[in-house]
Amino acid sequence: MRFGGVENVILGAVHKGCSSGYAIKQLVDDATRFFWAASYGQIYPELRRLEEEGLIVGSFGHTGARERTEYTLTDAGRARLREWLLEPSAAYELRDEGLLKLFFADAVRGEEAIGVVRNMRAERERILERLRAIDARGVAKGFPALALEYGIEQHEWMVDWCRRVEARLAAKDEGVAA
Amino acid sequence: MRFGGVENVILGAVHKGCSSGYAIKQLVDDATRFFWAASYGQIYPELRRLEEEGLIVGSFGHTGARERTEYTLTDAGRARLREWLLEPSAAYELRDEGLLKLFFADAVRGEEAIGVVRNMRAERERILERLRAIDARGVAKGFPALALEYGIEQHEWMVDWCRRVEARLAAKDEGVAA
DNA sequence: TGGGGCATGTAAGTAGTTACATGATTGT
DNA sequence: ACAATCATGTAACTACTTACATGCCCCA
Repeated sequence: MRFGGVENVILGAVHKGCSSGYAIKQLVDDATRFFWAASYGQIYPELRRLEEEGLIVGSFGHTGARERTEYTLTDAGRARLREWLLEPSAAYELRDEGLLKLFFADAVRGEEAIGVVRNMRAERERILERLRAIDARGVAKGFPALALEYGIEQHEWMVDWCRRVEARLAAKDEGVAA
Repeated sequence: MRFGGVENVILGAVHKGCSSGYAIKQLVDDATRFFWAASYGQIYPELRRLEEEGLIVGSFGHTGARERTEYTLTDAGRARLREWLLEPSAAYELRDEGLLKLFFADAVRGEEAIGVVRNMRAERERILERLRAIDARGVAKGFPALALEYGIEQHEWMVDWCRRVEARLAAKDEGVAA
């Protein structure tokens, strides 16, 4: 089943001006990794595949005397990107160890369950900090305002949810103890 | 790099009373798939691995005359589950095509960008409905209240966020048109 | 003169999905 | 008698990560 995972990341990144595999990887690590990761092992082979398909073209360039391949979108590539952007999305996959633990948290005692939520909050707070740091150093790195805003506000919501639940569980625990 | 993905799902599921691979897969499809998926191709081999490791034991059982293997946790298995639940989590991975599109949405015109957000909202609403359906038919299926509550409230937040952004983009569009 | 960044790549491995095969059982 | 569900599994494949190899460039 062809899923086209990296394809769209690369098309989008090249559109944004990332001309080398290295530059694409940087954009991924700085930004898209929060909702779509990619490694060199995917990027370089996929760049060649996309060139074969005629969606991008590479030309020889250089930084000083150091060689690099400079990719740009072809008309077909731009059309493909546009088409993909306008069609409804299907892929939404989450792998969240914190939630998985919350799901199984009835296997530990009440006070310990609070710890599960607290740990979950701590993770979210770490991610939130990283997102805010990106925000602080500006949109310079190519992180569009909307996607970043979404990330920050969602993590704020998550932290808040955890806090509320912690309070509820603590109240319940006291009730039991009393 | 050993990551132990399925291990914890299985340990938790068996603790919850899922005794067969089939029952585990049902719990996964009904519930954990929203934050941690698993397929038969992982579950059955992993069950044998966990038995070898002494974390679960299987015995021959039957439903009528139909054979099945009934797994239960060993003390070591219970200890491992507990240990995992109490330690801080690391894994948080998201693959969200909607957000990826939002990130690259400046490649299309303003009104079209609203469509990107609208599509994103539609997906969230679909998921939200499925979560609410689980809620309606009760916690019977083994979905603990907290994890389900989290899923529902988070998706409500997401839908709301999309709505707010749609309004903002629409206002901006009008401003440009005027 | 050496460390960090730029730049391109691949081999080996892990993780995970899909699609199929098999067959009994239960309820209608 | 038929469909749906229970139940167990695997082969082939796709996707993805990690770790490594290579070497130049720039700046302090």
